[in-house]
Amino acid sequence: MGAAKRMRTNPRQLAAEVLNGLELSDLAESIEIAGPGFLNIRLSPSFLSDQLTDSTLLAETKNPKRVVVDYSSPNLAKEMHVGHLRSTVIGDAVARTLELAGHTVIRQNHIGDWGTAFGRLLAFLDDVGDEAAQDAELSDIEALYVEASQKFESDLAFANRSRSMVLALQAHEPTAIAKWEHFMMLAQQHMSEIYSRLDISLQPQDTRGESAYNSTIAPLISDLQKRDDVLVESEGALCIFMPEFKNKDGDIQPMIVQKSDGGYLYHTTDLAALRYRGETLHADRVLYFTDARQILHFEMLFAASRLANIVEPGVMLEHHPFGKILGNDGKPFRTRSGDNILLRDLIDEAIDRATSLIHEKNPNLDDEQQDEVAHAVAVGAVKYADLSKNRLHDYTFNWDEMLAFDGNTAPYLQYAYARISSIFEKGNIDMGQCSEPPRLDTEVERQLAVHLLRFQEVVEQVVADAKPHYLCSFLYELTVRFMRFYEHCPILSEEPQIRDGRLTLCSRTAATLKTGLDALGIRVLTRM
RNA sequence: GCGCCUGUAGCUCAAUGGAUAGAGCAUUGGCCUUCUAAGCCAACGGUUGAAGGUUCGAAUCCUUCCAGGCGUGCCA
Repeated sequence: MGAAKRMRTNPRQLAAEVLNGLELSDLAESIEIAGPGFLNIRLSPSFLSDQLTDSTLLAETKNPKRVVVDYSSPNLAKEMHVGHLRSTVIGDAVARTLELAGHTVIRQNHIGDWGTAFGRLLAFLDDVGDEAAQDAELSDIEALYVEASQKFESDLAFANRSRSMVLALQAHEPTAIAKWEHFMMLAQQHMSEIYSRLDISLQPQDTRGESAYNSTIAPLISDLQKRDDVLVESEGALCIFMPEFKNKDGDIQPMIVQKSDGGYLYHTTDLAALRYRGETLHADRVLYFTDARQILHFEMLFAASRLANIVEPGVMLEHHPFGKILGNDGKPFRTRSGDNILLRDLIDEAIDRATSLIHEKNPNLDDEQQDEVAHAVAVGAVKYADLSKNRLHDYTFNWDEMLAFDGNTAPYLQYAYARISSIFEKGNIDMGQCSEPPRLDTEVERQLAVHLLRFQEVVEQVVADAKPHYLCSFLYELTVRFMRFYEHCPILSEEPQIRDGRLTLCSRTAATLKTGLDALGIRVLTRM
């Protein structure tokens, strides 16, 4: 119909012409024109069956790219909290999906590990004594920072020590750097623990924080200054003026690269990081996952990098923003006292809730199985609740809905996988050995088969748009179709040919569910 | 003020300019001596915030308005 629009003809008439020219008798059972000009092609059972006999779920891309994915990127003056959840979960799912599709993914955890907050923290660690600093637990980070901030407000001498600590860091003064490194080790341990519990694929070597660009900023600014049309001094600060960005007074809004006191801003570090990603990492695409408040920041960053040729023109720069997490009251999701919800507390609560639900639903699991199921269900539920929604919108965090185990939730998909596993276990059959062509005699089998063949296109859509909810919708719909099939078609009790064909359908469904959930960073379970 | 985003069933969410706007939850009613009932089947539920416009066709694109959120020079 798009073609009809361009050709300025009647879509139904064009459909008829196309239909006359089509020769699809080897794969289609029937073709008919419907509605305003759709061609409905009903694939023949033999074609579908042939497609499913091959166990390849999807073909890798013919055009592999080097893709830098910048996500999670917490500010580590604070313990990780719910504000870091969406970037971490969505970015990880997209990174995994890109890899699944055959692209080379370079994860970049652009953590906040530099700047004024660290001056406060390190000065505070000095005050509490080296021993206490050495012994500090990961969970102390938040408390230390809160105390340090309070002291910064109330204690002038401490505030001055904090500022001189920042200077000492920037000058790479050895004792200051040693303290900073010790602190960063704690922070990395903290991140690694959270990532591990959440099944996030980020590794310590993916961490490349703001501090990593400290030494490249001065050369960057110097290079920019060689082009007199880019950097302009204004009110003591070095700025890039781009006429498309206006401030509240209608004047051009500058992108400040160097503050009037000589300090650098997030714009500056991001420019240096972008240069590194182009020149050193040789990225074809750079993806950023941050909340929607940073839209303007990234528009300016990308525009400036084009203006100053920070990256090659062919490199695709993409900011993929997301909305807020809201509580049931429609306000930002926080504790009752108004604090950020820490991720370790969120994970603990998810596992507690999942454990009690599992205990109620299936008391026959032993303790070890129960723990495994509880973890997979809890983490899967939290991640899927986020991933299954269009990331551009705010979304409402609701424990009961994400752990309800019915509807479009992770546990529903995991349950389907467990049911399939159970069939193979009961029949003592190897899931990987199914090759009998399914007969697809019933409509529910047909519907399942047709859907399985769409996996490829859905993965490509996620790769193109960085929206994992496309994949969630696909997997949910796949599961619904499988559940119908499961309820309506007996398998193990059937005669061998029908039984084995249906086992092939089960096997392909299980493999697709596992591959798809893997791409989302969610575990499957053989029993639950 | 200007810019960006959002507004879809009671609730949580889908819908690549296409067919009668779809799911789940909730509510109501069915289905377990047979592969896990954490399931399946069915009913109920809509002026897509409002009004115009473009189009063969609009939740989707354009204009105006309403409501909410965010951003808007030295935080990130």
